[in-house]
Amino acid sequence: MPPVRADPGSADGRLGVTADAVLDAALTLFAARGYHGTAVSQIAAALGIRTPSLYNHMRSKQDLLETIVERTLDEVLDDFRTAVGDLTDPAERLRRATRAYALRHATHRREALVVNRDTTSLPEPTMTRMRERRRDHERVVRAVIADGIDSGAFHVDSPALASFAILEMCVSIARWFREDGARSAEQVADEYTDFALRIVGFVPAPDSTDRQADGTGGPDGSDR
Amino acid sequence: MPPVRADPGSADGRLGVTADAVLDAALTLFAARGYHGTAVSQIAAALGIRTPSLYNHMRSKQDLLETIVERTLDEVLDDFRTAVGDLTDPAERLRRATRAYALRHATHRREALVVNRDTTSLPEPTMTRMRERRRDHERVVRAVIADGIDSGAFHVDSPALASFAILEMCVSIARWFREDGARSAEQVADEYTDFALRIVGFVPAPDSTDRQADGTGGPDGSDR
DNA sequence: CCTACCGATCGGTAGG
DNA sequence: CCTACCGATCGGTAGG
Repeated sequence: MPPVRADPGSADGRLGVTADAVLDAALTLFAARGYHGTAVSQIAAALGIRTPSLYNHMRSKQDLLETIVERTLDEVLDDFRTAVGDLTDPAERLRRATRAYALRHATHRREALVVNRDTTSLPEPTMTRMRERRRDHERVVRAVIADGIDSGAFHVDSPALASFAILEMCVSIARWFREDGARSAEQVADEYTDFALRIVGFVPAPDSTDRQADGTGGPDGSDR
Repeated sequence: MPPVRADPGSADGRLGVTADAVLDAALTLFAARGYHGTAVSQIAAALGIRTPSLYNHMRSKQDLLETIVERTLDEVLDDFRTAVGDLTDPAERLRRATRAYALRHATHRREALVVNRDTTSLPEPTMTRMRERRRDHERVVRAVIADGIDSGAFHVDSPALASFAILEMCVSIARWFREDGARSAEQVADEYTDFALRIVGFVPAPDSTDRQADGTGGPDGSDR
């Protein structure tokens, strides 16, 4: 009886390839060479099997991409909700949201590269859904920034441009971060969080009175 | 019989395809679908000719990519040198460098998308050269930031992280900017320049007689 | 600029 | 998990 679902415990003790292993190999190759630049035969070779055997663990090459993208975007939104929780202070919300996003892009580089490069290769129902999710994420961040402006904590012209800049700056971490580099993922995330607060012109409230911005770009090293 | 060679300015009539036209069509398609996602036949179709005719104007598909990437990176370095000129003030140098880079990514979106997505598809002599050029650009920006820190104008922990953040933030403009959007390329470039100065913790010297006054890092929208 | 055509490789299926 | 094999398409060439 052929195992339809991934069952790691094969009868003869020889560990077969699982659906997750296929997904992981595809993720590595898609990230390195792009979706269209990766042949199904390369995924099979990475797993030490022949191409047709791959189809015992996946539906199609396209389905691999869809699964990777959807799974990743779900996790990003989960990250955001977990990070900001029920906090109300805009600065703290932005801090947590940025930190989680930056951290994710340092620790899930492959996923980030695939999502940001190969979305144009997605079939149509998925592509629209994916765009909506990215837009949702951008909007909640933008709303946090707008809240901060309203409360007088942030001083920036355009919440939209600020949210674009902050989010894309974090995304780009996936392009250069190395696990064996000079800085840990946490250190990078912390620094990028500072950058985010500077971009929105965060000035910690000294006390209750809303102080007028002095117009010189407020943040210096003191808010680190 | 269509003219083999024609004035590029008279674009209305049916003209013979030129090498530049092939490059431009390839640029559009590579940007939209990626290098491996674009078939040579699609480039030909975009120009209204058959695939084999394309080879009167190009050497190979790969050569198109190489030409696009090398040309673009040359222009980026030219941009930088032209923008900063012989200025010495770190803030002014960073301002000009950021503005030029941001502006380029708003006005040359296709080139930016191709360079940032399809570099892994470059053949080896070109790929290394291209990486070196990008690294050179990053280093000069990093040096500007380090200078600003030394002179006391900038206050930021890591010049390297700050330069990554600033450059990649500008690169990402190519992903969302629309010519018919709410802001002009110049407006976006100006805002991103402000973001860059905030990221490095720029505080204008109080006794400076620079023509810039304090509007540079100003978070208020009074001058916009 | 075209028609005719090439070998190679693509993603995927048949059938064990 | 395999061998055998499919039609489609790929980038590119021959030869006008």
